[in-house]
Amino acid sequence: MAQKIDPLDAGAGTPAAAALPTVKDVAELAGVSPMTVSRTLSGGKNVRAEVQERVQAAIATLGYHRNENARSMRPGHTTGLIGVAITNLGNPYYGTFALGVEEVAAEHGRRIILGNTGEEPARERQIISDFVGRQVEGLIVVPTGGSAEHLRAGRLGNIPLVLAARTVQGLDADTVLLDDVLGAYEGTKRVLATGHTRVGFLGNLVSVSTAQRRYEGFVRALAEYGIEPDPALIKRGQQDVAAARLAMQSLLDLDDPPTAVFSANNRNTIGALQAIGSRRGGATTPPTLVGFDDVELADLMGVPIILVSHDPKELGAAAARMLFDRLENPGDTREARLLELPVVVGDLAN
Amino acid sequence: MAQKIDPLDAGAGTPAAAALPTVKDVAELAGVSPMTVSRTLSGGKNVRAEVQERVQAAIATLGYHRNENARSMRPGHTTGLIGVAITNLGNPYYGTFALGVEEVAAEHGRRIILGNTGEEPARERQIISDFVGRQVEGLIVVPTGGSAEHLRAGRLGNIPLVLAARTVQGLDADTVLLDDVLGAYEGTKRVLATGHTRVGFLGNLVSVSTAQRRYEGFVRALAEYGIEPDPALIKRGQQDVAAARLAMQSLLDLDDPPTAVFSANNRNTIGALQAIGSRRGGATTPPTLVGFDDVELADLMGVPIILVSHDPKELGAAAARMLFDRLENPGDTREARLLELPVVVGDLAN
DNA sequence: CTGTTAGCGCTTTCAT
DNA sequence: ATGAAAGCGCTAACAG
Repeated sequence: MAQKIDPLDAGAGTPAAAALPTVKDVAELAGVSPMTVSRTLSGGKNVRAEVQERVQAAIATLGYHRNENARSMRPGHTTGLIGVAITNLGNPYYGTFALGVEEVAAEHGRRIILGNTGEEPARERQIISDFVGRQVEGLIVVPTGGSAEHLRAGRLGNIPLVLAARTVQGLDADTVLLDDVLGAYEGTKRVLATGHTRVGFLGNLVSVSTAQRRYEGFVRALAEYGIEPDPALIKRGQQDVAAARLAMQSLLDLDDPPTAVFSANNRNTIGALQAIGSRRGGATTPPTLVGFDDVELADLMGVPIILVSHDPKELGAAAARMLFDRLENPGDTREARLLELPVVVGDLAN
Repeated sequence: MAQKIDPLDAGAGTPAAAALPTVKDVAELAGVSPMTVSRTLSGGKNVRAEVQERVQAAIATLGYHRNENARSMRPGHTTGLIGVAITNLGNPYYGTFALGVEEVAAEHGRRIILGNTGEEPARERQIISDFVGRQVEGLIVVPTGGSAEHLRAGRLGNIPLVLAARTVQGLDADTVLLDDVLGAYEGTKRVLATGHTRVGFLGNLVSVSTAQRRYEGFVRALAEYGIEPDPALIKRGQQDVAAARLAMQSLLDLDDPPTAVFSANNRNTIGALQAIGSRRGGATTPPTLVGFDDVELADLMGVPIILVSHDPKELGAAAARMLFDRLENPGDTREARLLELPVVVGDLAN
């Protein structure tokens, strides 16, 4: 029962299952005091070898694991948990990102706890709050782009926070981004240089900072060639592959379709490729694509494409490193840092 | 310092950072007792509205979050955590799998804690042990295929366990699998029915149960057509895309290459597609592929391909449901269950 | 309506 | 080398 308010608020507080054995149980079985068990567990200093064996035997028979939660409650101890909130675990991009965080965290003896926000600010709030309640040592968040209130240092109990991939309006926090503007700019210029003048744009949610930044780079490149962005060729707000595909289809259906299209992330690139692929065999040549993010197999599809790529795992690792840098320099009061990782503009394939 | 033995064993037990505010701090600031704060936090029953406001104000100014770890220590409470151990977060397959688990877990008010085993049994052992120490309520594991000792119910303190995607030799646990044998069998038969007689095989680590099962289905289909598996066409043990690509290349380089190739998972399918793509334009027609697992864009590559597909998210969700079924029926002593999810053999594309 | 007491599992400190 | 006491943050159960 409890409060039926919010399933995610439930978290702790649900009916118990089976009582796990405790130090006390082990101690009893081994015929010693809990302290001796504890000492054995933490290296065995000041415990007779013979006694240690008895304790180990008891541990084995009971299947005892020491309760890290209780342990981390003692003064001077921490949970060893890093909270990671990402927007879409189903996107291989973020899976790989999380992997980068996980690997660096493991190097530092920490575990990650993962929450999927699904691009919903409300879920993000709950998840972050839950993480703090679970005493995470640090937070790595790919923000949904909603409000920033719940991410303020004060609200977080001063737990170190690193934003990854995206910024949040009006929030002064450590951040790792890609060089979105430059990547979009360079990629777009690549096609403009080969003579294209009608270049379309496929983008994700405008409220997301990457969408802004990549659009900015796109427009900047056009401007350099004296081209005004044509509203008819600009499709923004596609969050998933299906929407991207439809958007691309509508571009292809224009009387005067673009000869090149910039897509601002991997979801849009895949949708675009699907749209193109579904009308393969038509008389018209497909537009040249410029896609931000890497896409497995995209270069083998026979569609002319330039990828602006980077390794999301590296992004995750960089965010984690920035976090541990804070964690390992507690008293420091350096101001928030911003790191922009370079991207690579690939060659034209096909 | 502590035991330098294993970085992952560190987990809890590291030097503290900043002292988070506690109920006591809030109580003091609000001029009430900790109990009043606690009551306010859990719905406010039996607390004057006016007092509640004072408490809420104190909570806000201090940035207080209640300590869920301490909370879950009280008798009758649990952590609301489900431990999920997967083999490769970088593979979109497992990212999506984790998403399926996460969604069902969220529905049940639980959070997931994620560990990446990287196919290493040793890491799997550490991760599972850590999970148990953190008092997870349940475990969902994609086993690496190593030994099963550490997964025995006794060792786990009787925490419910569900194996997903793969089985473990000699371990009697709840398991959710795909219908690997039938899928591989049906897929292979599809190409045999169109006249192919030289069918290659690309597989992952033989120690992994899916590799066995899919190979079994493959061989069974061949047998039905009176064909002996030809060792020269069988390449097993490729764990990643790069290795799969090389294996496929060596098949293509044969004097008498296979006219069709079955690939046992998405890593192998992608590697195969890369190998084929890299020699696009050659005189020879590419072999027909039959690939187990879905692969984004694979059907648009112009290579004849049949996919044996399924939704990994559904696999994750099914595993989670099986777990919660156990959690919600504590006393039950039903024996271990095995669920085999159906797969869909797609049509030939291209 | 509000406060006090006690104890969840663990380990630091102080005996012995 | 071992144990007893105390307290980390929280909240049932019991006063009042």
